Amino acid sequence: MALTREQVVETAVDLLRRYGLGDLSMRRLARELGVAPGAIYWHVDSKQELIVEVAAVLWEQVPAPSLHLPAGEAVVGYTRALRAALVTVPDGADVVALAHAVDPLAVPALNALYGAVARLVPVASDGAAVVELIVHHLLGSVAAAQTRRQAGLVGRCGEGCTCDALFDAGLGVILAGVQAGSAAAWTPATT
Amino acid sequence: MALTREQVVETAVDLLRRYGLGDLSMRRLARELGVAPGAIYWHVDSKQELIVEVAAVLWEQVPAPSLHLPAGEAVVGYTRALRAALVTVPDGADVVALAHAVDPLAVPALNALYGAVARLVPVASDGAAVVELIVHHLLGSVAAAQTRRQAGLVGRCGEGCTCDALFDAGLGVILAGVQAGSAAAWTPATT
DNA sequence: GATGCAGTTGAACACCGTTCAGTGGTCGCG
DNA sequence: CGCGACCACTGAACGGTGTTCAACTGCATC
Repeated sequence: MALTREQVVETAVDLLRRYGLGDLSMRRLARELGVAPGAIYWHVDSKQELIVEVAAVLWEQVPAPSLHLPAGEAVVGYTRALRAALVTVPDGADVVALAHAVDPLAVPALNALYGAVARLVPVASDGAAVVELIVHHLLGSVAAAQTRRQAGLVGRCGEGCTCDALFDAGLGVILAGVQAGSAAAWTPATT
Repeated sequence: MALTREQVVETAVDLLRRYGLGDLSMRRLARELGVAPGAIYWHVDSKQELIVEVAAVLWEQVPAPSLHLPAGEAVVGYTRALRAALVTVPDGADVVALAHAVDPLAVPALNALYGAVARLVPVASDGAAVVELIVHHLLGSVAAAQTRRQAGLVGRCGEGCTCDALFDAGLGVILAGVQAGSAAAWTPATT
């Protein structure tokens, strides 16, 4: 049977899920597919492109927030869900950050997030800033959690660990800031 | 003359500054030092350790905020300075994030930031959350700026580009949130 | 002069992403 | 049926990577 692009991406996701980014090499992927390394390059231009595709799969596994939810709840719920989905896959933050770096536009999940934030912040430009802020916090938090889990001397970082609380607290600060007024509201005070 | 650990680190920083992380290989570094690759391993245990050291140099180049400054100004000024220092070195965000992942504690700059934030947020646990939030925003913003600069089709991202404005806006949201009250203040509203 | 050790070499190991000439196999067409 | 075209793949290679290690210098000390 001929290999499919989807098959390649799917297997890559599986490999990532089981062994992490370090073991997601073209050669390892080819071995897993029972194929020569070169074969993969017929379906995919480069490893970068593959990773973008893998990241897309990771994003897409969490559904967009319901529109008839209060805006604040939608943002918090969606962001938490995204985080929860990413922490479970090893090096999930790195993969997504890498893909985001290569092609920041092609991430539908961010549009969904933007939609929810837009209902919270009327001014469009501020909305972009808030989305960016949330994404940075999200990716940073996931990366921190994963580092702590694996390098933390088996200091498990499962349900209800400090990382989760820190993340929620940060998210709370962001929402409080948004509700407190436009982003431009804060100035170095009494200049 | 015998090689020094400092010499190795210094040259690594220089290499990073001039050519980026991609060209910071042990072999390239050895060539730059006029030495065989193996020699480096007498002064440094691994590349990871080297990168932690490099990151430390990058952090340390910006002085801690003055203590007799209003807390808000101190935080904003210091954070901006850190960002400014990091964006100028190629892949600066990656290096620092990598080092931060390997050894999150050994970063004196974060202690300085923590001190400034603590004067803003009385509750200690919230302070940690805010520092974490700020660091994530900082690193994410630098990474985004650098990506946009090099992959942005020569879309230069110099002084006063959109990235800077987005960063400041995000920082503004954070400070507004902090001033609006404790991080725990925000709840899903009318539960 | 002999001993010991800090510092370095050079070669090797096991990988990595990527390219490309060649090769089957399957399909449509005459 | 024969024959070309083309998709999908192989196998080998290229030029890198981090890391290890026995063997070798050159210098200080006894």
